[in-house]
Amino acid sequence: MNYWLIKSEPHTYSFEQMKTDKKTMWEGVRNYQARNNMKEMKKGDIALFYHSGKDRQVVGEVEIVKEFYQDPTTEDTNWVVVEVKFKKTFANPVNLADIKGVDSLSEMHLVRNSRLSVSSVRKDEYEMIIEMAKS
DNA sequence: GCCAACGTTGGC
DNA sequence: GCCAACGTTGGC
Repeated sequence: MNYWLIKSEPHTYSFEQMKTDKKTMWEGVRNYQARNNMKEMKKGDIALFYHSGKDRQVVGEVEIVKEFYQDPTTEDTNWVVVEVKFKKTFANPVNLADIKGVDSLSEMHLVRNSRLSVSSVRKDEYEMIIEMAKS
């Protein structure tokens, strides 16, 4: 089981919308590194859902329910999508500023490369975020 | 609104 | 194959 972090600008696709939709096709990724991460995703993996832009916080979790396939919104065979399902809204969203304040999270891709829209998360990092989301 | 970081494009 | 120019993303 692996852990991931996917980003969305709330104005484009918010976590509230994700909750309403219950399940969605994660489309529009046009970056090779992010694409490669999507190809690594397995059914049952968990992804943290992060709001970029004004929000800048991890707001909840989704589960990968369908592994990658050709992005149906483009003819370009370089790009793929996965399908994710709403899992949980955090009682306490975890701010980027708080994440940056935690030593053990300093190596997160989110911190190191803020522009990567789909990144992997280590198990210990994931567990730390979950702890921070509880209180 | 600004700018740093990163990726992509195209001229040489 | 290198690198300058440009566009985009996202934090501040």
